[in-house]
Amino acid sequence: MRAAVTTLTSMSNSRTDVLRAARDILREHSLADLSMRRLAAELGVSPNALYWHFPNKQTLLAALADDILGAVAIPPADLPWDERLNLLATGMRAALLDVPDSAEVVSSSWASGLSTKAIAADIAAAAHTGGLSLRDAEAVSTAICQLVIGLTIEEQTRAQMERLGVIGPSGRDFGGEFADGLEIILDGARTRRRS
Amino acid sequence: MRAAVTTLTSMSNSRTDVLRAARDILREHSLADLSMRRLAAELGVSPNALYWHFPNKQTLLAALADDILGAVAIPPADLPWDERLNLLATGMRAALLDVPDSAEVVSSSWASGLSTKAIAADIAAAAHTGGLSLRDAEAVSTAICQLVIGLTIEEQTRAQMERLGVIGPSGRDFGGEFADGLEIILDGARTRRRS
DNA sequence: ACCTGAACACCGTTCAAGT
DNA sequence: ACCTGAACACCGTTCAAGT
Repeated sequence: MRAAVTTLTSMSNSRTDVLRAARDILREHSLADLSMRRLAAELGVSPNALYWHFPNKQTLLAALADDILGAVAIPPADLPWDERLNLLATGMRAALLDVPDSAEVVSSSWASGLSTKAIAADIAAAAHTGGLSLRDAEAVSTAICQLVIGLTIEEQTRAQMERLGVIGPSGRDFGGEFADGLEIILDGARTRRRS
Repeated sequence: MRAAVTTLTSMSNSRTDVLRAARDILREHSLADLSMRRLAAELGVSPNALYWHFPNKQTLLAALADDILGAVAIPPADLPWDERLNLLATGMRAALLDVPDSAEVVSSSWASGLSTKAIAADIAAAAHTGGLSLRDAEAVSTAICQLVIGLTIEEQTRAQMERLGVIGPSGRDFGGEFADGLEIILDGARTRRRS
């Protein structure tokens, strides 16, 4: 009977429904369109209803950010440590590219301190088990995460502007820029390996 | 006579006046307070007057971002190349820390494509003259700039929240995190040197 | 547990017009 | 060259109240 209840379309919304609707707005529109008012409209409720689920917009966006980055798989532990770092970084970028404007959302969520930053901890852990000191591992994680987030913000903003026809193609190869920047950092990381 | 005219206090505003006022709002308040309406009020004009100087807010912020990063000095060419990179990165971070919330402004300005990104070119040039290929030099520049911008966004956002008393000290050592991350990247850069 | 009505104090931007 | 008046179409958030 519980199943029957949850299949009704006009049920009340849960936290998960709100986050799914928020992601849909990013997918079909943009961050500029992700307002509390519009999100509420999409869910068929009034704007203030959202404040039952989240204390404010910032907290909602942080939950969304963690949600999106939760899709990144932890690479098998039997792979070489630097390959695990590569997979984590590439997976992080792919998860962000999967949802338009999500890099911007992640950036402000990490800044606000409302995000768990789980992926940063995962990357640091991979570097540490690879033989780096905890401190070096965290430095590598920081450099990787900021590279991924920063470059993806640029890429997604350009993509959004091109989609709106407000500007032409940039001619930049973001995939190449990412791969090159990452390799520099991984070279630096290998330099610190002690085992 | 020209001097006499420009010393009058109730003169019309120039582009430079607008940018100075914008920076003052960041200094004395925050990015959240930097609205076109409030900026206009600070200058004693009506909001729409600003649109004579700048086509939109985005363009105004990009000019402000380039302005703020224009304060970074180019290190003497006779210094070792990796020391020049260190000085540029440290100078970039210092210029951002000098104006609250400016890292966020720089991030969106770089993303919008309305910024010159002059500092990124300077850093790439320093790496290239240090013996890196153009491609490696640009990768190093990208990694450094994203580290500086990303970490400073986190630092300035925390600072703003602490200033508003909305949250306590984070206990993070941003200066240390920056130095550690930068050293990883510089180690990676030294790996690519060919001369 | 989840939502509404009504309101407060804001936004960026445009247009025609003024000096 | 620089600015105003008036308007359009929005924001996030709060409060008391409803079922």
